Amino acid sequence: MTEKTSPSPAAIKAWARLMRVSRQLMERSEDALKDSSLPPLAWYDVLHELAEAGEGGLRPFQLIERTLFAQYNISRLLARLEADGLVEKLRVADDGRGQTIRITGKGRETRRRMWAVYGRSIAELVGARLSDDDLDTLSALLGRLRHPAALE
Amino acid sequence: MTEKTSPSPAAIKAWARLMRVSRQLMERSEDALKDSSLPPLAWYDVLHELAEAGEGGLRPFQLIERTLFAQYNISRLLARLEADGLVEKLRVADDGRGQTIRITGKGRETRRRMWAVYGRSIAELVGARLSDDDLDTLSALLGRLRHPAALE
DNA sequence: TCTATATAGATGCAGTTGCATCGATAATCG
DNA sequence: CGATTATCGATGCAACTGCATCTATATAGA
Repeated sequence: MTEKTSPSPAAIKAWARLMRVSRQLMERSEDALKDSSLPPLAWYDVLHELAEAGEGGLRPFQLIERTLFAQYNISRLLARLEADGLVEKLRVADDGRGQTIRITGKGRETRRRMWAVYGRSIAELVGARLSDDDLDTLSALLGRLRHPAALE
Repeated sequence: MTEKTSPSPAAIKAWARLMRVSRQLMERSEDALKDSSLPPLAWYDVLHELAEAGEGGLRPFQLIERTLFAQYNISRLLARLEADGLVEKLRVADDGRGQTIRITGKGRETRRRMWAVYGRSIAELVGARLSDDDLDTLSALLGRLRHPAALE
């Protein structure tokens, strides 16, 4: 197992399915959002984190940690969200470099409408295809593939 | 289970992990290729299919079916591969609209060098973290999420 | 304190993707 | 056969991504 450089057939197959299925499901849910004239999934991810963070908001670098988006990606995504009035940027007192991002009422409303569609996609695409037990098994296996391999 | 529009917590968690882990692993393997000054994963997917197809080659629409890339994506990807001398486009006799794509020797060589890096990524990122039994379980669960739910 | 280094976030530029559409050939149907 | 419709693949354009770099502020070190 140590220092192995050539993957087993089982590893190759699992990898291929992981890549293929995740891309397919992502596209499907993106399409569902588009069909409802809603913004893309990336917007949801950010709005979700900001909604959970509450009135205190989050710093952009915290969003980067949570969403795993690249720095420049967050920077421009936040610019678009701000232009749409879904978030607001607040100067932060104790660090002149930074800012705090807070979700607006309109942002919460957009997130709510996105979830109606996105949640349905999840329910249809995975919830209706695997039992909760199987889903837990899947989560556990995927959890062991995270990098760095975290605890929860 | 029928017509459910709201996903269970287990479904949400599995979905989130699937999206997050697959993106993370994809990025890691892309980075490994970049570090070796090799082309991106999408090139590998196409070269792989073409190598398996042999001398007969494949039509672009067959590549679309196999790789799930969008039509315009394949069209431009093939243009880049051809510009790099990794594939060649052949007029096909019985269909004036179409063409056949065949991998070149250089294409095979590039694919081989990519696999050395890509295969190692797979071995390290999933092969070293899950047993073959667990990998088979994972493959089976993912298989049930495919759309349309195929047989094998 | 003054300088060097590190961190937060923005941005110019080139390459890629997504969308819509187009041109060309094939297949279908009256 | 002739007209309509479908399929194959390419492409103009706008949006987005990745990379490198930049500005500004904060921190560390001599």
